[in-house]
Amino acid sequence: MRLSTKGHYGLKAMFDLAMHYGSEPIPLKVVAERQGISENYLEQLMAVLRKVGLVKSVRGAQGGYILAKPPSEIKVGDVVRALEGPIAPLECVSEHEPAACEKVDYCISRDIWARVRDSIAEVLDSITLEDMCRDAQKNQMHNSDL
Amino acid sequence: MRLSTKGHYGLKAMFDLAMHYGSEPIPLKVVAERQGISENYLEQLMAVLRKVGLVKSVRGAQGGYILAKPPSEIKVGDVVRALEGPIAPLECVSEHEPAACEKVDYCISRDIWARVRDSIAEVLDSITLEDMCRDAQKNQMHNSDL
DNA sequence: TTAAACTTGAGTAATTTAGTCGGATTTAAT
DNA sequence: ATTAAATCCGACTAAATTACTCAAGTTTAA
Repeated sequence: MRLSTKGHYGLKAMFDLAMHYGSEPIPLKVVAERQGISENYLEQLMAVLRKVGLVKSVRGAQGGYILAKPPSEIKVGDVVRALEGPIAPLECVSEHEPAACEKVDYCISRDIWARVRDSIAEVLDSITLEDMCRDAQKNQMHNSDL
Repeated sequence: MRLSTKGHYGLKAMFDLAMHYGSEPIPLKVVAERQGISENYLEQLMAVLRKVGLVKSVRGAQGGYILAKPPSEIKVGDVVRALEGPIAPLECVSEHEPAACEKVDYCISRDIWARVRDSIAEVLDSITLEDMCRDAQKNQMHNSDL
């Protein structure tokens, strides 16, 4: 039941962009340094986020990344799903096209994992990047943004 | 955010034992066949469950496994934790001795993963093997027990 | 005595993870 | 026009994890 670094780093990067929403595009290099993530690796994650339409990129000098939508319209669940795939403790209870179980009719444990899936999704979909920014300000984070 | 087959198979096996609680010990071979799990692999999982005190083994011919406690006293969370380790979407929010984050003071995303962890734990700890058996009976599972 | 069972430890192919690296392309600034 | 700052793209890889298999040993009911 572990999140990979994709979702972990990806959310950090999105939060970083959210904290600077409205200003110039932020170069990957800056985000990576600020969040302590390998620049090369983050590159891959941003490519996914761009293709999914969560961020926009500006190429060339003075370029960088910006959120494609205001922070209030981006849920944590959107970011996690983009990078980790559909929420699914098991294949057979995947949010997206659940794979058929061997037991077609009924499976006890499936119900349990479906409940786990839903409870995860409920948390992730109830928090937006704006919420994160608000909480960050409330906790008056001094040193840069993490 | 995927469960490995350890937790998946382990829970199936424990449910199988719960469905036969009170009678003779059930040989691994029977559980494995009934649940469609590799016998050799399940062997390893049962060893863990035994060391943790969730099942008892009876060696020798006519031996097998039985639950160490009544189904009402075994939570799904107990089984999952035994086989998958402490619930922890990320190391830094592990139920058991969370690893120190790089940012000692505060980390926004940590709060989120802690909430995810708690919501998973709440589901898994609210269901006992007895609950599973009751649901199984309610759904009148005809073909063996799965 | 035998066969059914658990016990233990080693080994392993396939997959996933968490990256690295090199080079191409775009564009603001000089 | 040149340069430097960026994104973009695809290939590559070491290490860890997963999901097993297998062999040999021990225990015990029949």
